[in-house]
Amino acid sequence: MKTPGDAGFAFPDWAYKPESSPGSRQIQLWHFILELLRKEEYHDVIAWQGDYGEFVIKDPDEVARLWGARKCKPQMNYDKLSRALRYYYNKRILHKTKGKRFTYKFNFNKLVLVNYPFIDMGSAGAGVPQSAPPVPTGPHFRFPPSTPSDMQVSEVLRSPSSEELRSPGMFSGRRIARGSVSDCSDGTSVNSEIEDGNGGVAEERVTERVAERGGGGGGGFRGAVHPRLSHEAMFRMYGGPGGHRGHRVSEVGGHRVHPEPLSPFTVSPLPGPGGPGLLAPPLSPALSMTPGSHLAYTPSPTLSPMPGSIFSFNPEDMQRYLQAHTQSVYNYHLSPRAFFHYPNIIVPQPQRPDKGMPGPQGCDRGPAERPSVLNSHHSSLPPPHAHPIHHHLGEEQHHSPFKFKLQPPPLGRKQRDSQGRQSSLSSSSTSGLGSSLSFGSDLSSASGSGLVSNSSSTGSLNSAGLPKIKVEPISDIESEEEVEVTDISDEEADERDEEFGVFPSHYHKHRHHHHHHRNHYPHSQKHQQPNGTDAALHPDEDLEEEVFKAPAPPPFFLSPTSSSGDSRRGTTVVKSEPVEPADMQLASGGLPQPNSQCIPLKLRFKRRWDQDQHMEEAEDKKVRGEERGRERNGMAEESGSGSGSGEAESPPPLAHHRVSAELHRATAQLSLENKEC
DNA sequence: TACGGAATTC
DNA sequence: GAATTCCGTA
Repeated sequence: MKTPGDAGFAFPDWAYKPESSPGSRQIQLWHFILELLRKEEYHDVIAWQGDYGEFVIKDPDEVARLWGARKCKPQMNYDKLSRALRYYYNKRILHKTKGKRFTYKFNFNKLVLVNYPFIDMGSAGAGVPQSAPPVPTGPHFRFPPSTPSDMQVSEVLRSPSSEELRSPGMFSGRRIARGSVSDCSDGTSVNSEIEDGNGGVAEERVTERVAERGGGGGGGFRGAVHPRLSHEAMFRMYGGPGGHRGHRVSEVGGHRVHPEPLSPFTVSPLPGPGGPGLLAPPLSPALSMTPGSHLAYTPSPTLSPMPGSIFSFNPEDMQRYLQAHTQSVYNYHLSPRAFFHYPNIIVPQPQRPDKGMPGPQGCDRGPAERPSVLNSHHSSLPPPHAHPIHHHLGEEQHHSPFKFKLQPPPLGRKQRDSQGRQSSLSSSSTSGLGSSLSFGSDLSSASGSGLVSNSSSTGSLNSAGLPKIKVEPISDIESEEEVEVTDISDEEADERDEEFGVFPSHYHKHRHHHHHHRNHYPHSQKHQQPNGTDAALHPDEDLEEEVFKAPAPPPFFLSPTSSSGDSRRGTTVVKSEPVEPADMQLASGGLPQPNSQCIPLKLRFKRRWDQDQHMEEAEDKKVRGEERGRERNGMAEESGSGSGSGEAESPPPLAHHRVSAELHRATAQLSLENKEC
C-alpha cells in the first residue's frame, strides 16, 4: 500500500537538470531509479524503504527490465544494472545498505553537490557567497515554494496550493513520467522545458539572504538570476503525474510536518516552470526522532518563491538539518565522523536514547507520527537570524560518547603493492593524515591528539626525503571520513557518514582505502587488490578537488552572519589553526616548498606529520646506531656518522636539539608563508 | 549476492 | 562521462 510517503516522491529539479543528469542526453540510472521510486505503480518493484534515502529493489529483474527498456538495452539484467549502481558508490551518489538485499541508499547530499556546482565555494572566508545554495540535503530540508503563494505557506510545506502550482507544469509530466518504461527514447529533448525555469537559483540566494536578515517574512524574493544558474532547474521538482504529493500534503495537513516524511526531500511546491517539488524518500527513523529537526521544519517564508526557483534554504534549515543529523548520529551510534562539522551551526545536544531506537528499517512509511514532535519543536525554533553560529560541533565531539582513535594514515595501495617503503608517502597516507589533521576544526582536540598519537604510533612512515604529497583539497569532509573511529563501527556508521556527507568526495578512492583499513568494515579485506588506478588522482578527485579549492565556502553552511560564510575549507583552516598553530606551521618545515604559496592546512599537517615521522625515525636510527656502536666499539666513536641515515648525526640530545632548531626554522618559514597567505 | 576491474560502447 | 558487458573473487 502506499503510504503517503510512498506516493510520490518529488525530487528537485536539479536532479534532472542536464548537467547533473544527462538530462538532455540520456537518462541516468539514478534518475531512473528515482523516477521509479516516485511512481506508485512501481512500488512493487522498487520502493523507498526504511532509512532516509534508502530504497529496496523488490524486483531486480523487473527493474532491470525497465531500465533496459528505457535504455533500449534488452539485454539488461540486474547484474549489469547493479554494476552501474556500484559505480555510484564511488561517486557517492548511492551506496549499498549492507545486509539488506537489493537495498541501496541515495546520498542526496552528494547529488546535491553534484548538481550544484554553482554552489559557490569560492569566497573563502570572507564573503559569503551570496547565496548559498544550499544544498538541502537533509530530510528536513524543504525546498521552498516556488511561488509566492507557496511561500506564504510557510507553514506547510506543501499546501495544496503549492501542489497545484506545481502540477501544472511539472516536470514530471515530461520526462520523468514518461519514463520509466519508456520506449527507447531517451528523454533528451525534454530538458528545455526544465531549463527554462531556471534562474531561480540566484534569486534564491538572494532571497535567502534577505530572509536571513529580515527574519523571514515572506518577502524578499528577488530576482537576480545568476548566470551560471540559468540552466539549472534545480529544485524544481517534478511533480508526478498524479499529484501524489498532493495528497500527501493533505495528510499532513495543517502540520508543518513534512508532507512526506518518507522522502528525503520535502516537497516543495514550486510551481515554477519547472514545477518543483521534491519528493522525498523516507526519513530515517533516526531523523524522525530528532526533535524538531527536520520534520518540523518549515521552509522559511523568505525563501524564494521564485519562479523556477529553486530551493533556497536558510540557516535555520541548515541548522535543523544538522541537528537532525546529529541526533541521528547519536541515535544510531554512528561514527562521530558522521557529524557535520560546520561552523555556525549549533547542534543540539543529542538525546541519546538509552536503548535502541526504532530500527531504521522498518518500514517504509510511517510518517504519521512525527508531526507532533515537529510542531512542538518548530515553535521553539529560533528566529532566522538568531542562528547561533558557533562551533558547537566541536563541543559535541567532546561530549560525545564516542571515543576517537586517530590512526596513522594508511599506506596507499601503491605502497602496499610495491612494498614500498620507499620514500614516498602514499597518497592514501596523505589523505588519511590530512583527514585526521584537517579534522582539527571539527574535532579540535581530537585532531591535535591525533597528531600526537599518530606520530608516536606509526613509526613506519618512510624516512625518505620528500614524500610525495598529494595536495588535497582542504575539506573537512575528508577528514570526517577518514578519521578512524574505533568505537563505532558498523557500516551503518560509514553509510551514514556518507549519507549525510555533503561532501563531494573527492575521496572515493580514499574512502575505499579506508575501508580497507577498517577492520570492521565488511569489505575491508576484499578490496585489497592491487591496482594502480589510484595512483593518480581519481577523476572524481580532481573534480572535487577543484570544488574544494574554490575560494568560497559552500553556501550551505553559510550562516547569516558574515563569519559564517566560511566554507568548509575556511572553517577548517580557521578553526584548526588555533588548535596547534605551531604544529601547523611546522607542518611544512623542512620540506621543500614548491613555492611560497599558501599551503593548505591539511598539507601542512601532512608535512608536519611526515616530518615528525621522519624525525622520529632518524632519532631512532641514531639511537640504535649509537647503541650498536657502543656495543661494538665500546663507546667511543663518533657514532652515527655513517649510519645510513645521513640526517642524524647527533647524539640523542643533539638530535633533539637539532630537531628543535629545524622546527623553529620551519616554523619561521611557514610563518612567512602564512603571511603571504 | 555483492564487489569491482577492465574493456568497450554510445 | 556513464553506462554496458564480462568476469573473477568473496
